[in-house]
Amino acid sequence: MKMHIEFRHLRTIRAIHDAGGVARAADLLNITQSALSHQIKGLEEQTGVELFIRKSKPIRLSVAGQRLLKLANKILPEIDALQSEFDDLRAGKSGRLHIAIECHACFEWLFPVLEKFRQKWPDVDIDIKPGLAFEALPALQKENVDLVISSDPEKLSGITFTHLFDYKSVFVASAKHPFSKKKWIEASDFATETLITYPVDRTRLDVFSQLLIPNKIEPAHIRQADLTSIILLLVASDRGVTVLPDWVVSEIKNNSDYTVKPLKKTGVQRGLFAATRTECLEKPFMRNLIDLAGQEAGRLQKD
Amino acid sequence: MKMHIEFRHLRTIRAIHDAGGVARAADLLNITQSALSHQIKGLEEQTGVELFIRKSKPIRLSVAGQRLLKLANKILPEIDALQSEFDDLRAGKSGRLHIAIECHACFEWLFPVLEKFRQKWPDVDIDIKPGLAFEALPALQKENVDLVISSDPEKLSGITFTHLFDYKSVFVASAKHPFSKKKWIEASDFATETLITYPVDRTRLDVFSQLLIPNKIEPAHIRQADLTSIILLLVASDRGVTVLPDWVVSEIKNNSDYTVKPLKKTGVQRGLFAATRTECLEKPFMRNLIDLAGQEAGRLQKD
DNA sequence: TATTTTATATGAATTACATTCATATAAAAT
DNA sequence: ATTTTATATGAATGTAATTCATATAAAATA
Repeated sequence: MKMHIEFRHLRTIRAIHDAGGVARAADLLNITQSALSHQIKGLEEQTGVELFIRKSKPIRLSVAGQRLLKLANKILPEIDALQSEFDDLRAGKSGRLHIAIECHACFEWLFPVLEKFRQKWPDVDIDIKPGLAFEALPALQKENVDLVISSDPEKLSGITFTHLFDYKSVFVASAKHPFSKKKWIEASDFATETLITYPVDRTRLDVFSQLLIPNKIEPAHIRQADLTSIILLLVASDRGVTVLPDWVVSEIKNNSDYTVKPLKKTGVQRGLFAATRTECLEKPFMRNLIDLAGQEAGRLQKD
Repeated sequence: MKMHIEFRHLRTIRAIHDAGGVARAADLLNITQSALSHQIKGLEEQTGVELFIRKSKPIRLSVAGQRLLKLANKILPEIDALQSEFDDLRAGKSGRLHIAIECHACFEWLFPVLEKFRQKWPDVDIDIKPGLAFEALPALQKENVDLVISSDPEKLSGITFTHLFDYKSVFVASAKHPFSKKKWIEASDFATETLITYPVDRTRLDVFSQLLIPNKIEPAHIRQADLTSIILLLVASDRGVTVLPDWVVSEIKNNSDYTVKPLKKTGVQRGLFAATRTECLEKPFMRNLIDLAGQEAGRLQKD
């Protein structure tokens, strides 16, 4: 014999106890007294135990009935809690925000943004996956992540790219470096240099995609470093040159150890985008994150 | 929008997670894949949140889905636990045993019985209500108590009286009392005596119902005491005489402070009965209690 | 890349089951 | 003893879950 308790039954037990009788409980539940009578009869048949003492007139809970009531009082509030959690989710107060960043240097401005965000949306589950180990955009489509920071917008079904801000990719070298006398840096200049980059595929690096690959230039050497601060350290000690977004460089612009030059006469201008599943743009917390990112970008530009 | 989660849904969520997919879960639950698909669709509509990530092929639980799974893993074992508790109840391993004793002296032999019983049936909820404040048999009918110890079996619908053992009501006085020279005590002997009794209605006392009322004799004085040991104390110090069941007296028979005599030439023989609702005799623990009571009675008789 | 295989979704029909209505029965109150 | 109040019950109704047949879409395979 399989027990077939339903939430309805738990609510019924609770109501009968609270109201003190089937008839009153029926009112409470906006249901017929008959329905309740049938219901508890069925419940007793399925559980195989007497839940009520029927010899008294407003019927009372038996030991078994009280045991069931105990369970009801434990379980029903849990469902209500879930209810309101789901309401939050629907209202966009909570949710998942797993971010993949293709652009490695983006940690720099993303962290302060996330810090603000976290305070405003404490129930959103934030995570950052350095988007190096996998293809970020397919992961976005498959809902493995919810936001991708990228410089290369594509036409992709279900994915929307929101422009965050523009930046320039600039050349950075040690102050002692001969290029410090140049007005700007050309692709050909790299042919003799050691280029220091993040350890990612070169197609994801602005120097290559915007300058070296189009001009078919190969740097003399390439050296890789994980962290922006390490890259700058290496540059300062003249172990090589690098190309970084201007917002990173703004912090060391006034530092006499470095020299900073535009790439090409015109500079290399790039955009940064937030890629999301289109439907996720509905979510308040998602829109807010993108807003915050735009604001933070504004602050960086002023420096 | 009212959420309408059912246990079915919790089982489904769990099965989908465990089996890793809807189709396999359907097997697990002995249900069609179609049914599950409809079910989770309905659940998502009612909760208003996406429970599954459908872009991957065996579908995965979303954050909300995982939250629901958490609840399922919390709640479903509770139901199972209840299930087995109810099974115990049905099997008569657990239950309620609230006892009313009309016969006041019965504490004496009932306690050791209950002690044995408690060890064998740890899940039975035992309670004793001294059956003085209320009418024990109506309370039995109304399921306020489950067992009544009584000396006066009645024909009562739904109630069965099981004979436990017979005892004699015997007269007890101080060794110095003049009646110590008598072979037996007659009703008329009480006319000059102070009678010490339990503080209950006289119709419930054997001396009255079996001897004094039929013979229309009134004792010179009546004094009441709650505890058997107090009654015996009073008797020993010659403050009065009393009538007690022989099993109580067996403990003091060899004590030179007391003299014990039969009532009337033939003695007053009475029976003790366990009254229960007839259907409760099915319950193993109830039969066992009655058995134990019989055994204990045998031990008492030998003393 | 095309194709097969596997997994999920869906509409219509069916079935199961909770609820209602009308009324019977039984306990409590008068 | 009679009225009032509380619960039970059978038949009818309505609703919602399940099945069947089939479409669709993702993953695996060639």
